[in-house]
Amino acid sequence: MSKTDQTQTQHELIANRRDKLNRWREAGIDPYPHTYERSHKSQDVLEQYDALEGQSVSVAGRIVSLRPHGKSTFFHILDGEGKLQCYAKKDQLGDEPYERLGWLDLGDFVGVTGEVFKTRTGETTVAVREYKLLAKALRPLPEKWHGLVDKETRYRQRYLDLVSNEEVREVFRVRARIIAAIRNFLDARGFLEVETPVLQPIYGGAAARPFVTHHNALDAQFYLRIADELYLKRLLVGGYERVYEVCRDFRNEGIDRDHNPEFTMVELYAAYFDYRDIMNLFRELIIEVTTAARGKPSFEFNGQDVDLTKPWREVPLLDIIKEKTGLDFSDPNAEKARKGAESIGVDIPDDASYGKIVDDVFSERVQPELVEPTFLTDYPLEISPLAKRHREKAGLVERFELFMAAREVGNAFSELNDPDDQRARFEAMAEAARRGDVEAHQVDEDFLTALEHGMPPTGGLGFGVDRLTMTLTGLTSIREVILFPTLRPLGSHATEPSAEG
RNA sequence: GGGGGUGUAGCUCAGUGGUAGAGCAUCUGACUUUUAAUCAGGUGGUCGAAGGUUCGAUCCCUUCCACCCUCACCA
Repeated sequence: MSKTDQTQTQHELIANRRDKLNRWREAGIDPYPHTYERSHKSQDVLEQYDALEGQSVSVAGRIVSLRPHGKSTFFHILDGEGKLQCYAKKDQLGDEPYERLGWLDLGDFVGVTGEVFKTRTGETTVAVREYKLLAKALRPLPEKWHGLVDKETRYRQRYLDLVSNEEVREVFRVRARIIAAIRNFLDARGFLEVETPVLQPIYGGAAARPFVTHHNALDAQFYLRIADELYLKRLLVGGYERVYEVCRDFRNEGIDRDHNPEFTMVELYAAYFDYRDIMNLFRELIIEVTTAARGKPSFEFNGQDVDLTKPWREVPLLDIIKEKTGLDFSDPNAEKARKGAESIGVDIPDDASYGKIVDDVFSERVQPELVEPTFLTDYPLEISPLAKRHREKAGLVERFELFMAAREVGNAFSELNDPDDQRARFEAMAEAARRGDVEAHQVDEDFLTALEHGMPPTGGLGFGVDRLTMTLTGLTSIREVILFPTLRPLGSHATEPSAEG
């Protein structure tokens, strides 16, 4: 918020705090000292009360409640792990230091040294012998009781959300545990974590519209990656047998509760694996990650407990559609498919292809019922340009998608390593692009050259960390699992005219 | 992009075609075991922005901005 946005009230609140800041300075005390040595964190004091009772501790944190009672004062500090109450008495602290307590505000950081005891009501508390202002806060924090609920402020000023809402702090701890567990799982199985370019001269590995940017010194156009797939496969050509990347991808598409323009995927590739080996690996990974995030291999979905230790179903895509709707889509005929879809009341756009019709019926009638983890297999070749042909079934590829909690949580295949077939697939996509498909792959000659040098048979997998976090935390908006979700910029930059192209 | 909703004090929210309220925060005073501390008193608002209707608009109308929900597209 700029200063011109401040109302009079806000000015006054800030002016009050600046007055207090000046009082500290006039007393010769630096309101922003460099360090503070603490002996314990709040959680240590609470958990080790029996050992610490009567002992002196030094703790530090932000003042989140402040209750002066004349010659004594209670306050809580919030540190990285939790809250701890402190109790200051004038006779114990001395007249001047006690008077300076009045120069503190909610939001200030303080360090406190004193003995641990319990109050009459049983709350573990530090009896303040000395304290030190560690950083003055010039702006007021959100209210203590209702906290901060305005979503726009929560996302734009996430730090305020984190200060006032403990459950939000916990969400991002869970997210961190999920990512750490993924790394532990893969590292333990010999996967090498790598980093590949975000700036790519040709984008690929997914069907999406990219962000376009420009490098001045090279005077060249680059795209922010939409996937890292084609780079990871180059590493398989180079001889690494197992690689993965925790990969921030960027897709220039709509924003809603399931989509943020930048999001985090994990992609992994394993030489001499096929999609069935990946299936087994992924099941183990999900169980291990879920256990790390939640303490047990299960999660809640709409009040229902989803137990991941039960057997996971595997079923071909068309079979489960038939099972849930009674419709047989085995004949790849758009007209027939349309009649079927309309017979069960699924609206189909006029220009929909066979594949699109199947997908619409699936999304509307099948996906919402896939609560227990389910591997869907046997995807059509046309929509899988990077997957290897099915070893038995014509027109299909060796691919699966994992669904659970009515959400797609992963996509994997036996990777296409025949360079001639890959070229043909790219050319088919290029043809689609010429017909107007803005998301179709570009022909990536450099990648084809890599494949022509030989890539071992490989299984690959990609899954979205944000959506996995949503599933495991039960949150329904992707913005709740991304610390700083993409929002429209405020102010003059928002209305700057942009060159259309 | 279509449809619906929201926007009032720092925060959480009421409210009305006649010039705006509460709780918390803030300020003043009282208070040495409180914890949504309590008690007494006070300050604080371009009612998202700009137009229009009206004697008069925070309220009705139009446009715009931001966010949320939903549909379409995608992971």
